[in-house]
Amino acid sequence: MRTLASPPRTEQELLHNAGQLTGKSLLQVASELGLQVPVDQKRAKGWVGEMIEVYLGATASSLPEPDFQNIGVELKTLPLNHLGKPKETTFVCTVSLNENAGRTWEDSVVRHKLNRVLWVPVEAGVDIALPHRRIGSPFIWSPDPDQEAALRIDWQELMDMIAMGEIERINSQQGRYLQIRPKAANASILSQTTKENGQHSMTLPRGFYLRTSFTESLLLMQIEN
DNA sequence: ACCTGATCATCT
DNA sequence: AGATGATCAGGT
Repeated sequence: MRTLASPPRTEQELLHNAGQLTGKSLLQVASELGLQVPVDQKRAKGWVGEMIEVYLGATASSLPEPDFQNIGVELKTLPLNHLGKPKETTFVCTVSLNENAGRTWEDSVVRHKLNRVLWVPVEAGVDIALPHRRIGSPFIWSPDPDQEAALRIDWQELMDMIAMGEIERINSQQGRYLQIRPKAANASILSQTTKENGQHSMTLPRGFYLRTSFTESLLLMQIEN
């Protein structure tokens, strides 16, 4: 999908544009953009996110950059189940498996990605057909000091293990809010890891994901304010 | 090859 | 209903 809308010049403009999505169905938005709604998401897993990027004029699709480069905002859709709670974890970024010496939380990709996020809640219960799913109220978020501290602890624990060459010992149950899980086209894909001592080995590519308990807390904080 | 956008499929 | 490992499509 190519971008049609012009990129927002300010965060305020972005938030205003995103607000126009509130209450609309995916079919409505697709129609406005002249797009077809896929029959299902089995072969279109990123479709909702990509369509909203188009609607909002995101500029960095497929690039390792914030979606709205000029204003430093990352866009994330947040799929909600029939109870209004996050249905899936949220992918943050690929886990760097080598050249991690001296890398700190402060200059980590995770922190940069999550520094400023536009969350767009979208109905995702399987009981609602894709075209009829509605978009909720988008909101902009930055980690508060408690959230950032918690994420930093998770990140540090996981990256320490990777630096020690213990990637194979990491499982998805580690990390209070941030977990590491596979992120690959299939389970036979391999990418290179480098340990502290410079030794190499091959392993399945992994990604950082935010647990649903974390994104649920963002929704709850949003309702309070 | 590896990033982006994520959800699917299965098990508990 | 939630969690986890596996997977799909498109761009650079």
